[in-house]
Amino acid sequence: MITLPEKTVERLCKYRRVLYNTISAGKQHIFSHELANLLQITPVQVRRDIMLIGYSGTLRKGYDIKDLISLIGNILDTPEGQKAAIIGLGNLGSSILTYFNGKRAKLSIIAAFDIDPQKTNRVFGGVQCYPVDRLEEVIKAQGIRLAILTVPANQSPDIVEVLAMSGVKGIMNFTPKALHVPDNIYLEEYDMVTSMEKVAYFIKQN
Amino acid sequence: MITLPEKTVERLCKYRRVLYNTISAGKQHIFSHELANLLQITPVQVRRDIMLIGYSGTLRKGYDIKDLISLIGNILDTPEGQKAAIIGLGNLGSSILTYFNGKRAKLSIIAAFDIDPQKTNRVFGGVQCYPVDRLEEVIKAQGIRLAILTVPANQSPDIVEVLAMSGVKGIMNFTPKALHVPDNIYLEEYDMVTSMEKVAYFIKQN
DNA sequence: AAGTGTGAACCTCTTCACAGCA
DNA sequence: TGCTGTGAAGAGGTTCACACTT
Repeated sequence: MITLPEKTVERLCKYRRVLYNTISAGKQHIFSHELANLLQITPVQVRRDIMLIGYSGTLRKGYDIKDLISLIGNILDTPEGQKAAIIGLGNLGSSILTYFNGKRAKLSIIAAFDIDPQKTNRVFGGVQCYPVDRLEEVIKAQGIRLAILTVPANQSPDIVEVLAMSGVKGIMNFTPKALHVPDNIYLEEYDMVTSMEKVAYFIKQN
Repeated sequence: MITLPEKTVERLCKYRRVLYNTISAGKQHIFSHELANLLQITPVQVRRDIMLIGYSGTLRKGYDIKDLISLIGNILDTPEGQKAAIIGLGNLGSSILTYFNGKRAKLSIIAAFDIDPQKTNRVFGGVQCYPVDRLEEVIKAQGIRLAILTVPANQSPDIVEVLAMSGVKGIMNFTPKALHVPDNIYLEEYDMVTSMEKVAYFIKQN
């Protein structure tokens, strides 16, 4: 499978989410304009995305929801599921942990790390918390490929280095500091302070 | 001032953040390539952004950091500061509240809302928590223009309607559900589950 | 008539390439 | 020589417009 555009991948996640709701409401087929309405986007966009993943609908009925869900699953998931770790179990870290886990069948946080000895060697939200100096060992042993960074900003560069050595392939950075990662690591910056400031800017003038 | 591209606004927030660090480290001028390094972007991008805000550097010294900070401040901030409210004080909501407040001088969360009577009429992280049915009243009285939505997904549509009536101009949506907002409201979707799935997709192969 | 599938135009953002300056 | 400022090209994403199908 050729790699899909980033924006299309994001929308596929969202399609799947609303398709689950739709199917449990008893519908079996859906038109592009219905799906578009649910996500507040245009029908053309929906059709283009579906074209990109090589699926075809039927004219009278639209798209078969079950087929679409399982096709999107093939694209987004791996059969065994993917494993993530969260590094930094402060306020934000632990609420992300509980918020996220259980939301996706094939993607879950299976390990947590912190420096605080009060937190390590305990279980939070069903997940074992290890001391940070065991990062490499645990990540390698468990085959973790995705790391969620919620440590204080000044600690992130060192940790990134260890993550890279440990075989992590993707990092979600909640730290308000631009990370320098090797080319072979996919980085997603998730900086809510910047996002808030952006919103604030765009609502400045009445 | 003509409205700036979205991506440029995001970077301006980040420029300002690192410029504060740079100036407290004793530097007074900075070259585009230095600023670019700090943010892991290209020098051309930095120069283009600075061009867009109508500032000019000098050839031998680069940009005057103080000037740049105050110019960015003029662009991003309002003199009085902007006020935000957070709606939903669950795990995620309260950690966002404490994480965010104090990070920016001209932008702060000054009110919180929840349905749970255990939480209302108390103070969290220095912020008063009101019952949701006082949304409109409080938002109007305090002149709040930005709302952060961290309620369970099924409650969001109703709340958006009230927010719109109350004069809110921008919404940050942490809810995993596409919101339908009127045209005059700026919406920022902040969906970490989708972002995680996206990262997971891009690290699938190899 | 009311859908889907898609080439082409369009828009936004980034990068190239280079003129100009101290 | 080593920087800034910027027109123009390029890349990525969205929308238009319309052919096609039942």
